Amino acid sequence: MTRQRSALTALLEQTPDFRSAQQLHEMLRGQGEAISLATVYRALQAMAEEGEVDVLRGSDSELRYRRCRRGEHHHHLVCRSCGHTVEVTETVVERWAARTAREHGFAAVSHAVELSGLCASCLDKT
Amino acid sequence: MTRQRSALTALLEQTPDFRSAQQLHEMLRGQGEAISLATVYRALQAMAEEGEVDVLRGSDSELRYRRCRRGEHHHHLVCRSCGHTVEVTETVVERWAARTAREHGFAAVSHAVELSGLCASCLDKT
DNA sequence: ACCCAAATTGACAACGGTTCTCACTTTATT
DNA sequence: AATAAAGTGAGAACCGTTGTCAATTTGGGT
Repeated sequence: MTRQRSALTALLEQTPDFRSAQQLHEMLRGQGEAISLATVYRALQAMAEEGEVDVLRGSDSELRYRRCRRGEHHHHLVCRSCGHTVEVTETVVERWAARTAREHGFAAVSHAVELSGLCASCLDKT
Repeated sequence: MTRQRSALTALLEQTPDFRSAQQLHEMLRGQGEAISLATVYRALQAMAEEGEVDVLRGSDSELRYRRCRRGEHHHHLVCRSCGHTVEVTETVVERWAARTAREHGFAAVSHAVELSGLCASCLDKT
């Protein structure tokens, strides 16, 4: 556990929404941390493999990271304006995925489900 | 409608699975078509905007395209070994998405749902 | 506290998919 | 056939990300 790594961990702990590696790097630099972009990438990659952070890819090709509160399987409802994120757990979708896979003879099926919209506070602002 | 564009359209018509722009370009070159990679990208981009093809991004950063049979909203069940694709329509998921959004005060919610697994014939091969 | 092997870091190059630029060619219209 | 608009090709540029490698830091054993 290095200084850089724990700074990133601490930052993620207090960042509620999905952020890109570059955003996180700028945030760390902004608060005076000496850390390189490559290290941020490496640390996030390692954390993602360990399941310590969730990874999401938006419409563009950049990945965004977030320290999720619940450890178990869940999905995200993300505001496409401000990035505000809600964790959602639902068995209906899981069951539907399993049933659909079985009906078509598929096995070892995983599913990617993400919802994006406009949150209440962003709606109020308009 | 140019020669290149119609060659690509014809190719997509007879390609059942999702293919990347570069794969489609190679396939066209392989059958003797003179077409540049940039043109393939531009044509696919235009078709995607028109809703003539569906776009999917795998685990990597490359986009894959497919001419879908049904015009209405649907999802995909994709074999992660051979790429074999099944189009799936289901109202359970749509209703769940709408309900979840409402519960959290979100509006204008869209959802991305993709299933990936191993198809029956790929399972047999093992 | 010190030594040392192993792991991590930083600066920068390289990579891969995609998009842009711009001169040239093709298409469609009159 | 003339011409404006649209599409094309070659290669550079772009952008997020990953690799390289020397230098630094970390943690365990003594």
